[in-house]
Amino acid sequence: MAAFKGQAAYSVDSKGRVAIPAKMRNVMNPAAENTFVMTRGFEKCVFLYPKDTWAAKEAEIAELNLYRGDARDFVRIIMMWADEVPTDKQGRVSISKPLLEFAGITDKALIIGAFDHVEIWNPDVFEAHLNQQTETYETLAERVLGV
Amino acid sequence: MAAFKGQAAYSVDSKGRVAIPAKMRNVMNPAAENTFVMTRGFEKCVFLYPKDTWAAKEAEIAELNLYRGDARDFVRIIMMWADEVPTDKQGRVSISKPLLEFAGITDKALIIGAFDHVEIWNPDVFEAHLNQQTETYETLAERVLGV
DNA sequence: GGGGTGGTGGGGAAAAGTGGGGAATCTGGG
DNA sequence: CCCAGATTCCCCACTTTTCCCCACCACCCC
Repeated sequence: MAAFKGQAAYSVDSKGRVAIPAKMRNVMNPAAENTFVMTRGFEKCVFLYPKDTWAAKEAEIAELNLYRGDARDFVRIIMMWADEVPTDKQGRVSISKPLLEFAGITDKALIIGAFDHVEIWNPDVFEAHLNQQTETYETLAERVLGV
Repeated sequence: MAAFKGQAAYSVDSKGRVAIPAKMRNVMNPAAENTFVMTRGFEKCVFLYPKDTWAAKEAEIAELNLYRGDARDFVRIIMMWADEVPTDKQGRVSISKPLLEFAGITDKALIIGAFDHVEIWNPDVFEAHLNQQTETYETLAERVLGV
């Protein structure tokens, strides 16, 4: 499946609905049935996985040894925040109240494509996250991709 | 595929469209389907990769372990600025508003062929970048290529 | 000098984002 | 068990933006 890319600053309406950019919807596999699984993200944001991609995540989780305490803690967190949400006819998803609260999202949201998933941020929180990074994009790329 | 070369000073119209020099379009692989993926460049400019070249980049990114925080930060940045743009019948691409803003491009653009990708600069920013370099072309060559 | 290629500009059609209203569902209290 | 209030879900309509096509002008090559 093609990767999610791009960014958009959209509004969140009074019902907690937010549009997913068409460019992101259009790269989804038909097997995802226009449905996402959203859960608590790493860092203070919401992650959205297409339904079919999420199935692979669950397969990973199934391999974990739940006799380990730390594995149980991880599974609890990722699953308790997870929610399967279909997009409506206008291509929107509604974010659950707990996730809105966790990510600090109120009326504006920044939606970014992040390869295998989509992220939804409070724009101010995202900017703060960027500012907190000590490395520049250039040196980060050099280190992560390892030239 | 042949390498991108050459330079051109073109105008950017009110819709954010800029022409890609025919000489650069003509060296593209047919597999690219006259489509670029543009993203945030290193330094303050926009990078354009032919679609087929970009696919190799995505294959690299797919190998990264996104449970690592620094890998997530890198993927976020490279993907959030990325946008797949086909050239229109006149051989133009439209640059997204976020990228125009990032690169400081308004009505004029300098387009540079840079081997495996094309770069789009604000002409003033490019000149400033050159002036800021402390090394001459000669010593730079010696250090990079000289044994 | 004429034809063709290449860059520039604008207008109409289609799609995408935003907001609101009404029906169905759930919850709590009488 | 039934009813009232609140919530959720689904559909419809409006506004804005984007996309695509067409026309023009200039330069270059024959």
